[in-house]
Amino acid sequence: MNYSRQREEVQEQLGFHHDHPSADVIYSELREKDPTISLATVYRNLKLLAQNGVIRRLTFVSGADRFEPNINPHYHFVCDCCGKVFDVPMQAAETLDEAASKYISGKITGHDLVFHGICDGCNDSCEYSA
Amino acid sequence: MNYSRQREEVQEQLGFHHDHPSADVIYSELREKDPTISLATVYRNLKLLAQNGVIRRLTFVSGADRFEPNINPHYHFVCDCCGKVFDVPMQAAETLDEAASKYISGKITGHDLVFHGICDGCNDSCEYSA
DNA sequence: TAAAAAATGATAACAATTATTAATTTATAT
DNA sequence: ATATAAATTAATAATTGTTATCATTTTTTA
Repeated sequence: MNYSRQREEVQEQLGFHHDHPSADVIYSELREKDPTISLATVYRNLKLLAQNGVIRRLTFVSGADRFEPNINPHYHFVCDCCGKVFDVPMQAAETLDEAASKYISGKITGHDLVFHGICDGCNDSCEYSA
Repeated sequence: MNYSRQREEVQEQLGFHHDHPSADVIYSELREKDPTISLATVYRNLKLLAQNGVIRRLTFVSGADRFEPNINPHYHFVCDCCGKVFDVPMQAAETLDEAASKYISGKITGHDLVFHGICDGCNDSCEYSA
């Protein structure tokens, strides 16, 4: 990764935020300071920075949304290699909402817990890197 | 919500799955049984069924992916009204990965914990229903 | 300072999802 | 049972979010 002024701008602009903006928000804001920056450049650098662990992308799995028939509260395991999603039938940790409420100014209705890792099917033969 | 054969098919087809498919997977599978069903119908009914709590949509927030500058492990609070995302600076629950490992056949590398609810800004004036 | 590698801006292409609309199906009230 | 109203459908256009392409410019290397 070579230096680029635009990448630095993207990282700096994201750093101003405490509200987890989307790519187009960063783009709109940057256009005011740098009227020639391209939307593709913003997407490209957000992706690069996230892949290099400099920033973080928040998403459930990349690509399309998933659906499940089981509406009983339960947790999930996502394979970061193949993208498969598995149910985790462990006991829900009721105390988490209570513990979180100390840090949140708002009404908590519940939580989602997603474990990440590599599933048995993928094992160590993984080439994916979303 | 009136009865419809197609909606029943969508719900039944999702019920066969234990791997949390996307809309187009359900569509492809249904086309074999019902060659005239439309992709829009599948999307429409998955959305309706999820809104009515019959099935569940798995996503972080609807719409575009979000980004954050803070790469230190921490949790999040999502307002289901306005979609805003807040950091939750509570202590990470290390024991969760250990507890989950009993139920997962694969290598766990970590977890994401997302609290849901209504933020103070939205309070009870919420009209959103993704 | 010239050559090689990487990044950019502009835009086309692609992917995921929703909106539109005329026709059909389902429910309701005779 | 039957006419009417309401809901749903298939087909497809439109929208949104994101990535790919490519000629040009910038950064690094020699």
